[in-house]
Amino acid sequence: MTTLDLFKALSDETRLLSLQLIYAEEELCVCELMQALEESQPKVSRHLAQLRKVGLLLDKRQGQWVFYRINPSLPAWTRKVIDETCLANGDLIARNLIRLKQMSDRPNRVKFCCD
Amino acid sequence: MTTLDLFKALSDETRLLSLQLIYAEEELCVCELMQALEESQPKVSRHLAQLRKVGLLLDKRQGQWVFYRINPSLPAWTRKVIDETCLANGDLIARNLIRLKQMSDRPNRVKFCCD
DNA sequence: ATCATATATATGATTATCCATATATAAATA
DNA sequence: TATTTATATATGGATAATCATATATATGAT
Repeated sequence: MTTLDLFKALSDETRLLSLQLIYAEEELCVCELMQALEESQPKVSRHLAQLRKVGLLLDKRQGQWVFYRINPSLPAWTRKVIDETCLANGDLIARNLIRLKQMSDRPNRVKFCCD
Repeated sequence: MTTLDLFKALSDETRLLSLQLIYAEEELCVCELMQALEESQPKVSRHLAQLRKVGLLLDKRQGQWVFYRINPSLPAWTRKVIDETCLANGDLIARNLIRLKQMSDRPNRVKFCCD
């Protein structure tokens, strides 16, 4: 991932908020982000695919759901940029987190030791 | 400057390199950046105007030249993002700095105490 | 177990929108 | 006048949104 790739990935509101929400919640699936962001399924799916393609996110399928999380192997400076951005901008996702908490039928996470 | 504005500003190669070069050199004018980047005058001017408009850069006219520098009043987290980006990506502007050093007729800086 | 249906996600294909660039010109300063 | 910088307009290219559809998984009935 080039430096330019990183900032291009962060320069779209849907992608920026998705990353912040995933940062706050550890991992989220498409349908949870749809609710939190009030955006269509293809829109969310496409932007997540971009974040994954550039290397910011990893995905894993669990049953019918695909969960996205932040790639733990990012360069240190990249991780710092993400940390500072998310820590300083919690207010941006406050409403989205409320909608997420209100969501019924959130999928259950199956926890493995090393996933 | 919103968070989105920041990342949009950084998501163009000309703007990203300009910011890094200004970071490395404290301040630069349009004609110096033209040389360093090997880009046309309107292109450089336009991108600098965007960085100024969004609040990342300040400008000051000194005689016929307009010098751009990083806004010293940025929010702490924004400044950190810029610091980390520039410190971790020095290699991206190595060639540009060489071209800048080779430039003849670089304008003389007039130093004031508090500008 | 098989079949049909529902849910979750991804992806072509199309359209719309945004952004960067080039050219020309204007403005400001020396 | 020469130099430096800014801006207006037009155009091409990139990016995003949307619709329809495909794929994968889960669930329930037979």
